[in-house]
Amino acid sequence: MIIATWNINGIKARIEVLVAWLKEANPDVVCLQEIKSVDENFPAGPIEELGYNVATHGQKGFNGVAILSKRPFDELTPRLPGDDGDEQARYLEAVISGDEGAVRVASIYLPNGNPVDTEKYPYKLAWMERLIAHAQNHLEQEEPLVLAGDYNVIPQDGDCYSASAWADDALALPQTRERFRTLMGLGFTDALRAVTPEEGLYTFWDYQAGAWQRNNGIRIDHLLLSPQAADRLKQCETTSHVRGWEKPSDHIPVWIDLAI
DNA sequence: ATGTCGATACTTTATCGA
Repeated sequence: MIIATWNINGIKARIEVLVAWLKEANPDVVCLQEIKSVDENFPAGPIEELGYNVATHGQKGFNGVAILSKRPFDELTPRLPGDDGDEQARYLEAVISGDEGAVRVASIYLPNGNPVDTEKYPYKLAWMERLIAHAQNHLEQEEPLVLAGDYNVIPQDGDCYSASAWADDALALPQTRERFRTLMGLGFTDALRAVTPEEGLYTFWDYQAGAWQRNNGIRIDHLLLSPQAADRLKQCETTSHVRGWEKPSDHIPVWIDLAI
């Protein structure tokens, strides 16, 4: 089962690129972030024509996540527990059955957190605490679990083109990395790091300052695997060529192949 | 590098978020 994650930066602006990539890669499950659309305006038609079920958890203008799946959804749960007053659409969870068992998949759009001297950074850190608590509860079930999405976290200096350029950014600050390490320490495997130690494998290049042409990228889109999912991992790849397409997202798809 | 996008609104050019 091919499971991908992709921050598409606006579904209405990206539907043609998304359809092109679905035809090329033929993934079974796709976790989308930053759909920037309410549910009723999500252009599901062209995706459904390719054989996908579509589940969305959107909001007006910003944020918003979705999951596409060729198999039906056994369960669908929007919202990250832990703060009933949080109105930002950043989390959608599904259970999907394959030929050899079921997998729980979450589409995660973790807060960016910049500028760090505003309320945005404590919101990010609190959101990460909620994710840690929720993930810990799921791990106790000892089931295949994939937490996929835009984490807005650069885990290590080797995951960005210039550590000094990102040192004071919400994506790389020590408090951010400390919470990411806490999450990983619960027992997760970073899928890409399970297949390669290679540095410079990026998932995001800014639109500004010729970042793509200069390969000034960062790795912030991750698929974290529970032990039961990691046991079934066959492959993980980034798809950097998609960043060179016409009218691209600033992020690229990252996918795993699980024996499920 | 004030460098670029996408969505929104008392819109046609600004703002915000990333």
